[in-house]
Formats: sequence, C-alpha cells, structure tokens
Amino acid sequence: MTHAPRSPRLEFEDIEDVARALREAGGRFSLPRRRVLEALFAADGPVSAEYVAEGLGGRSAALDPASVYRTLEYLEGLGVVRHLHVGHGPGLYTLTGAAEREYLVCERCSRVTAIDASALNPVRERIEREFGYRARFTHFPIVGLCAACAGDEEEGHAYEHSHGHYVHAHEAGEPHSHA
Amino acid sequence: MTHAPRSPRLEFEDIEDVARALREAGGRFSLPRRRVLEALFAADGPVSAEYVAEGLGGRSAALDPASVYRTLEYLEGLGVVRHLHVGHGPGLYTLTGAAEREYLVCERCSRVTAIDASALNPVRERIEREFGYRARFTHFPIVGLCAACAGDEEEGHAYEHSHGHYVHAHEAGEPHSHA
DNA sequence: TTTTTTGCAAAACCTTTGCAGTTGG
DNA sequence: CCAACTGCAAAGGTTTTGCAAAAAA
Repeated sequence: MTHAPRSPRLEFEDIEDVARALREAGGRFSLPRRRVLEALFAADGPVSAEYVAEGLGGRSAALDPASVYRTLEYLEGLGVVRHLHVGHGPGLYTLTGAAEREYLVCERCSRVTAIDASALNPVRERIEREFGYRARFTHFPIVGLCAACAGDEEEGHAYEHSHGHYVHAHEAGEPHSHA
Repeated sequence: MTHAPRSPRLEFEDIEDVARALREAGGRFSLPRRRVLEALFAADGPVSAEYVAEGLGGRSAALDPASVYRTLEYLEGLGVVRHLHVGHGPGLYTLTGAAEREYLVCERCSRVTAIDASALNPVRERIEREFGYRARFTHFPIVGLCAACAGDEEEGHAYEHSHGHYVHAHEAGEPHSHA
C-alpha cells in the first residue's frame, strides 16, 4: 500500500508543539526524537533518513538509523512528518505544515522545482471531476520534461545530458539525499 | 536520476518486431530475452521482474533474476519497455505502445485505476502552461483518494480500511507484484 | 571465432525487526 | 517503577555487479 495518513493535526509551530502532541498521544519525548525533529526543522527541504541519522551531515550528534526510521514512522503517524520519493534513491522526509509544497522533477536533467501545493488545485479539481480521485502530489512528485529539456528533445538531441544542476532547488526546499 | 528515455521507436507489433529492432541495434536475440518478451506480451499489465523471472508465476520456464533485470534495462534503453512504481514494492515493467496507459492509485484502499494516457492531456497542458513541465504520469502514478475513500474521510472515519479490492484493475492492466 | 549474454554468487542498498539494556514520566 | 524507547546486530526485500561458462552471429 502506498501510505496511510491518519488525518490528525495539520501543522506544528515548533518542536515544543510537537512534544506536546506527542505526549498527548501517550508517547515519550526522548532525546533521539528531539534530535530527529531538530534535524527536520533545520533542514531546508526533504531529507533522507540517513542524513538525519548522521546528524544533518555531521553538524549534530549521530543517531542509529533504525531509531531514525522508527521515529520518522511514528511522527508520520502523528501527522508531523510525511515522506516522498524523488526518483530511485532513499525516501525523503519532511515536516507537514500549512505551506505544503509539491514537486516537479525533470526526468532528463533531474531539476527539481518546488511549488505551493495550492498552485495545483485547479489540476486537482480537474482530475477529481474526470476520474474521481482527489490527487495529492506529495508522495510521488510530478515527473516530466522541464522546459529546457523539452526544447532539446524537439531539436533532436536524442541523448540525455545535464543542464548543469544535479538537483536544483527552485523557490524552496532542496531535496537532500546524500546517498 | 529518475529515468532517461532514449526517444527511439514508439511501438512494437510483436516479438519478431522487437527482435528486428534489437538486432539492428547490434544486440543478440537470445532465448532468455525472448522469454522476457513473451512474459511481457502475455502479461495483462505491469509486472515485477521477479514475476517475469519466475516465468509468469510458473507458467513458463524460469530465468535468473539478474538476467531479467539486465534484459529489462536493455529493452528500456531500446524503448520497448518502461517501468513504473506503484507504492513501495518492486518496480513494475510493461511494454511501451501506442495505447499508453497511466494509473491512478488510492493511497487509502490501494485501488488502481488505469486510464488512457491521452485522457490526461488537458491536465498535462495546464501543467505545462503554468509550470513549464511536460508531465508524464508513467513513472509515478497519480496518488490520491478514490471517490469512496474521499467520502469516508468526510464522514469522519479516520482510520484506514479497505474497500475490498487490494489492487483492483479498472478497464485494463492489473499491476502484478507477487512480492 | 569473436563478442555478447547468461547464470551463479556475492554484494549493495534501503529499510525493518528482535532483543537486551536504558530512559522518560 | 514500568512501559516505552534506544542501540546494536541481524535479516529482509529489491537491484546491481564480477566473473567464468555458454551461446549468438
């Protein structure tokens, strides 16, 4: 199954806010859990579990990957965190929030463009009207050709080449894989 | 990187047609490659590499999974095959073709709906106009809530429950995972 | 005969699980 | 104090890789 949101809270102000919700749900606000949350609040976009486990790339204390996965899963159940997949590498985790973002990924040059989820509402409405699904592009991004690569294809340059940005963040949230 | 199509041929009539293209490209039409193609032509939708390796679930001769992966990758390069991801299990492989299909997946009950790719053209046009990406929903499907599950959410049934179809094929192509 | 492709085995990669010890409340 | 949580280690599921043997052209 793809994933199953629990439909709880919508947004969390800060770490203490999460701590409160966590305790209300009968959980314990341990130091590792605090560290995971610190990493997520500090990150400027979706990050891999490994990156969190390494303490944001060595900037803070390391954690056991197994605990990080367990914590992320737990926080996902609380509605604090969600995860997405951009291409093949590891899953990427990010805080849920009022300013939800969704991503467009170029299948040729890997450019990633982040947009406000609300910008896709007209698209969502059309899909719901025609196919009966209320689409969310949060778990899987929209994949396609960016303008530059679409142009190249028409010119007949058949083979892949990068436009110079491996994973280029636009507007916000640079997904961080560190594979 | 997400994946990189080579932009070659568009559609293949049958196995001999693929054999011809394969030899033209300097490849050899080995028995294992024939078997993989037979499996793909026989399957009624996307199937996992494992399923192909098992000879369509035991119906025909088994192959080594490594060879199957290599063959599928090679055929993908030729433009004969593509793969997609539906939720977390293994990737699913399918023949490319004129009647391309794209999928909608319910994140709650896992219902899968297959539609003609052309049905999404208006959506594609809008996305291209607004965000500059020529979207394809072939590598990642559209994920969201199907009508039944969306209704449930509004009634306040917060927790997941199946509508009775684990992976329900609509119109065509029942994705087959066999994990 | 020559080069490609296979099968086997091993490893790589991401994630989950079991369990004994630690810790938060 | 005691249930919840952690770290470690081991395993699980999917895919890739190295290499000698087999097979296509």
